[in-house]
Amino acid sequence: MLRRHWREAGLPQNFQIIDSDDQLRLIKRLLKNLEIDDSRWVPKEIQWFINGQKDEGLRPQHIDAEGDPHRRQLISLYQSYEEICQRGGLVDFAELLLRAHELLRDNTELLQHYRRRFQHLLVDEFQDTNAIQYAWLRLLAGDKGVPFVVGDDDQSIYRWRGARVEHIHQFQKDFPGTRVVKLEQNYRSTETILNAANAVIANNRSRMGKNLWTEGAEGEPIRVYSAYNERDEADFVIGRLRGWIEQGNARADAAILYRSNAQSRVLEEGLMNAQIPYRVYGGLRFFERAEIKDALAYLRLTSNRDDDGSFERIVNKPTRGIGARTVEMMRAYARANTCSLWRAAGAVARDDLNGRAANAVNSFMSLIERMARETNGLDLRGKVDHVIHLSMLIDFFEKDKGEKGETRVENLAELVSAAKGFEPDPAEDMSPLDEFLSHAALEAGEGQADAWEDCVQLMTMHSAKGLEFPLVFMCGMEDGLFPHQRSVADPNGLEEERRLCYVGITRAMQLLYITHAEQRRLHGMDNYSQPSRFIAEIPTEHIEEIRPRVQVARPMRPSRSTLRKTSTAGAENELGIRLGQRVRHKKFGDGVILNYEGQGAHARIEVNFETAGTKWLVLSYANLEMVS
DNA sequence: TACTATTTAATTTTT
DNA sequence: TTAAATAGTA
Repeated sequence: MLRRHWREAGLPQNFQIIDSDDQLRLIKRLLKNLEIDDSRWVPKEIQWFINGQKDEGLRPQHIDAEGDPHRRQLISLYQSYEEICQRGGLVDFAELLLRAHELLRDNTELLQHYRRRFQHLLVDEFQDTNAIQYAWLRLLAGDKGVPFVVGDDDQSIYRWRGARVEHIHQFQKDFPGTRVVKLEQNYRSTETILNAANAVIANNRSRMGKNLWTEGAEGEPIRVYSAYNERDEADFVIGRLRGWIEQGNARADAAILYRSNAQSRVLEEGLMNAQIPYRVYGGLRFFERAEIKDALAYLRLTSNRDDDGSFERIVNKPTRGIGARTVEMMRAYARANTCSLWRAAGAVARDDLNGRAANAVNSFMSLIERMARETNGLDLRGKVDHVIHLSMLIDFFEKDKGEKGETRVENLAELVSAAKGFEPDPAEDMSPLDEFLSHAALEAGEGQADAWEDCVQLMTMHSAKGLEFPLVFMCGMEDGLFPHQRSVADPNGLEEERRLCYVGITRAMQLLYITHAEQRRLHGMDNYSQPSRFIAEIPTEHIEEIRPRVQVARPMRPSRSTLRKTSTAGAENELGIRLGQRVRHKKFGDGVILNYEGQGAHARIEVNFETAGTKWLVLSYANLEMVS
């Protein structure tokens, strides 16, 4: 829409869409320009703030600082960020929605046009709409239109991204005469799985309420496995997967779900060893890869010399003798003369730099000019190919030792073939190159070739929403990991985690395994945690606990007392502290020792309390009682 | 300036 | 653990 109505939207015709990585860089650059300390004003937080405000449909002038100086600064940064984007013709993802909303809101004719054009509106996953999307819907529907929305309040897992379940209630007020149809009969999962899901979600207070049922079979119980550590967990999962495959089932019908992406590594290693093909969802998309963005930055510069983001990205990649010092001079010049870095580079090389540096800058500039000249007249594929070669990026990445460099080079080759396959839309009034570049930020660019090979599916529970699998493993079901430590303190956060758990459980059609590990290495540190509280929320009649195999170098899953003694969790140290040791604090209750540091009177220990969360305590004051 | 050593900090994600 | 940012050195 913005491409079509760029004029009305107040954008330059060739505006560029930036992804969140570009956005973060831009914010960092902004902070540097304004000489703001980025340790006090964390770029990520600013990004979070800006996107959050945009998701609410708010421009800087709409936001009240509420007399809070910190907030005032954030608003002012938002304002500056906006100015830079507007000047550079840059549009971030949140801006796409906000801009399009304003476009409709402020152009009666356009709005009428689209209202006539779309008489029926269907919204899926309605619980995930944010304020701006909802405003969009209302605008487009007008007084007469009655949209049809489908959603499940129990599957609202994107509150942190601005989604508001409340829209489900709001909808009924805004569109009088709404008919609500509850869909409670389920055709996907066994009765056991549904009962478990119902029981877990019933612990949430804020919900519309529904109870899933099925005419189908009761199915098998949910299997819960207590692993010794994450390795053991992976081994277990892989063992069961093997059985599943040997029974003639498709690998693609099995999914391994986890809370956070970092958990995939151990599982991947295991699958690799077992030679079971798998596919990991999420992670970097093709056009988000550094090498691809580098190549695109070269292309962008040939198309638009004033693209500062691209300029900074590649001015010294591969290294060509233009270091931080020189770039800093360019930035200063650009700031003083409100011009682009490209213009600044020319001026600085002429006036301020010594021979060597000036040389380097000049040869960089003539390289870009040469690229533009020599690719003039080539087709898109030819352009991309030629620019990649002239840029020397391939040689640069080939020096990266190991597999990493290889994949990068392969990806660059892949970019050329993507350009070859790219079909420009004749309706778009721009050059094929510009069109290709502007698509890049939006395109997922899957490596679709082997996407349909029969693989086991690995993904986070978030990305599993909307999918279903006959066999599902939910891994890492431990308090602190799932529910995540950062959510447990806040009841709303905990409820969202629970909804996520509900989503996970209901992905399973026939078989569901839940695994947790007593010991897990996270960020290079050993952690000890209790099974997720969500497991305890599943009625025991639906659960079958699986005992560890006897051969494993551990006794049968022991009772709480023997468990800690047999665990190899670090020998006792000089303080009489053992990682994994259970302790009792008179205020915080029971917990487990995670870590310690220091000596004698200064020694501190980190304890994960069951109810009070993780805390650092000074050992000599804490008065901890050891619990065996 | 380029390379190497050290420090820091790490949910969830779709455009 | 690991990737990235930063500080230190040749």
